[in-house]
Amino acid sequence: MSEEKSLNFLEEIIEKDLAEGKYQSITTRFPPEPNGYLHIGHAKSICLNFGLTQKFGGKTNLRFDDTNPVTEETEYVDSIKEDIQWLGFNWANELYASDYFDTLYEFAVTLINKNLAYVDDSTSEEIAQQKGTPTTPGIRNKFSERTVEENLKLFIEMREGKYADGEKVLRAKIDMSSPNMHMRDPIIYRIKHAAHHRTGNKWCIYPMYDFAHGQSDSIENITHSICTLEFIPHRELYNWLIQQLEIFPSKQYEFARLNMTYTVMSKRKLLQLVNEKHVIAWDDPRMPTISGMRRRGYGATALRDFCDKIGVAKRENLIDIGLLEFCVREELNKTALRRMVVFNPLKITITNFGKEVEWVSIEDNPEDENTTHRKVPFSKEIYIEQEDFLENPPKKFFRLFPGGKVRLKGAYIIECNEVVKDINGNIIELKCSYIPESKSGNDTSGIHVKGTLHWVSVAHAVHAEVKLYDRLFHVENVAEAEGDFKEHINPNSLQVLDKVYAEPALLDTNSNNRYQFLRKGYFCLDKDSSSEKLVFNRTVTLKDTWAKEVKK
RNA sequence: UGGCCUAUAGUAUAAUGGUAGUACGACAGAUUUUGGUUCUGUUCGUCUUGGUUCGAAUCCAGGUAGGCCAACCA
Repeated sequence: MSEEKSLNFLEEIIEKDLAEGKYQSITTRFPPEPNGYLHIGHAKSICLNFGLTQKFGGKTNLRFDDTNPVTEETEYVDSIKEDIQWLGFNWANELYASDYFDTLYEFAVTLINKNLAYVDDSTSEEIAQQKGTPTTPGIRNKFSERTVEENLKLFIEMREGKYADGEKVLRAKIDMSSPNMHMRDPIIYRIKHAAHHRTGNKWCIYPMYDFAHGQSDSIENITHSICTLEFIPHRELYNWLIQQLEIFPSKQYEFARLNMTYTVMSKRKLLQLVNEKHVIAWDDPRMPTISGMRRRGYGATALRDFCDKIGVAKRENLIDIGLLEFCVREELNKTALRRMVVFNPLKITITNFGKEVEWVSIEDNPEDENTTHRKVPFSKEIYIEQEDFLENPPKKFFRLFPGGKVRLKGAYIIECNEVVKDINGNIIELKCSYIPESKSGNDTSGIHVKGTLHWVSVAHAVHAEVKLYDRLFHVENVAEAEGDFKEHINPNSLQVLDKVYAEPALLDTNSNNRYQFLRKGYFCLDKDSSSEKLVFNRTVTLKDTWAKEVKK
């Protein structure tokens, strides 16, 4: 019963902290900047932060890191909240770094009073130049010698709007020769005369990340502040500021961000794909965004399962997107309703079938012991898939060929008697006979066939549109590939079949349902679907060992 | 080339000084009214050189390789 699962390095740290009584309970936070939609990489962080407090007890805050008014919008705030909830997590508190602007301002004043911060009038170029390089120390300019009183006065004037953007900044006074570039008197406040999505025009100075994030963590009593590897150099500054301010000592820990094959995972690049219309929107089913995956039909369970499987460590990684697809299939196999849909029809006339229609009962999901069934109309004229018939079959071909027999799923075994062609020699119809004793469920014919095909009655077929998606990029490691990432976009990532033929049961559909189109893949109803026009997205294909066999 | 981080099958992740294991993939077979699912088996690994130790993936030292850091972004 007790399946012992080993702990990742963060779980070990927490277990130790708790065992030693360092904390009674832990608090984590998920801190997105509301400047874009969440992607699967964020899902990893969400599952980590919320998962940790679920496992060890404690709470997780949702905190928007909204310290840069020019990139942030309420639209993004809303989408982020929706995505986290959809993933199945509930935050303890919904918080905003902008709620702390007054406190942060006081923190800055404290630093000035301790002569640990100064107002600098240099241009950004001058500041960059004076900073030195990793191998040469930086130099301090004359502004660093300003008195506490002068700094206080200037900082107040900055807040009052007396200066234009870029005219002055507030810098922490630390160490211009530190081997860590972030310690070389980092800028902690800058002037931006811009409206903020929450505070409006109340402020014209805004704290930088380094003067907001750790302080917000501290204000919220975050015990374990978990971020990605590229923030490692910030940790020294994070700790320095907390120490000088004498506030709650949150601790920062870093893990490796998620990279996946055949996709990009940076907000900047995803924004570009949207803005330059390579995809239709942030929730385009080809996007690695949570909303895109949701629209494509990926389940929240599958995403959480994926995040669990990939683990957490500090080593750079490139996860095979096939693992995500495995998780998606695993969930859908158990839950998706089976339906029959023919994409490229080939008409079959069953010459010896006398009845107008016979309704056969087929299970909705054979994986479910308590499966329901639906009725499917069987008649004299049906469609099968063109690729399921070959006039000259290769060996090991289990499907239909002249003189061959197959079962029609849930119905009868048929035999192909005649191939009808047009004047150009194209196959346009097959004449078959059915075996009346072979009815599914009470087969007394004694005939065994290797192949079972999906099919749709011509007279009862429902029309629909289907969108087939493929990976957005055709190189495995997009970030490493030569040239601009957009050169590697797969031009055939979307294929639209505007008319496919479906069994009528697909009509009574509700958008929560997930389907497996038999032998075709998993599909879901798209949000653009209407009663006039059904539109389905292919979530993921089925594994296809026959296609692999043919390739050989 | 200053500092920091990392290195285990194809990919990811365990083994916390004592039998290198798991998942995905690949390959082979069984089952199957989906060439799906399920089941079974096979394949493949500790970056390198030294050292400590009865014993090293693990500890130490040197090398090598990859990544990060010089935004008024986060």
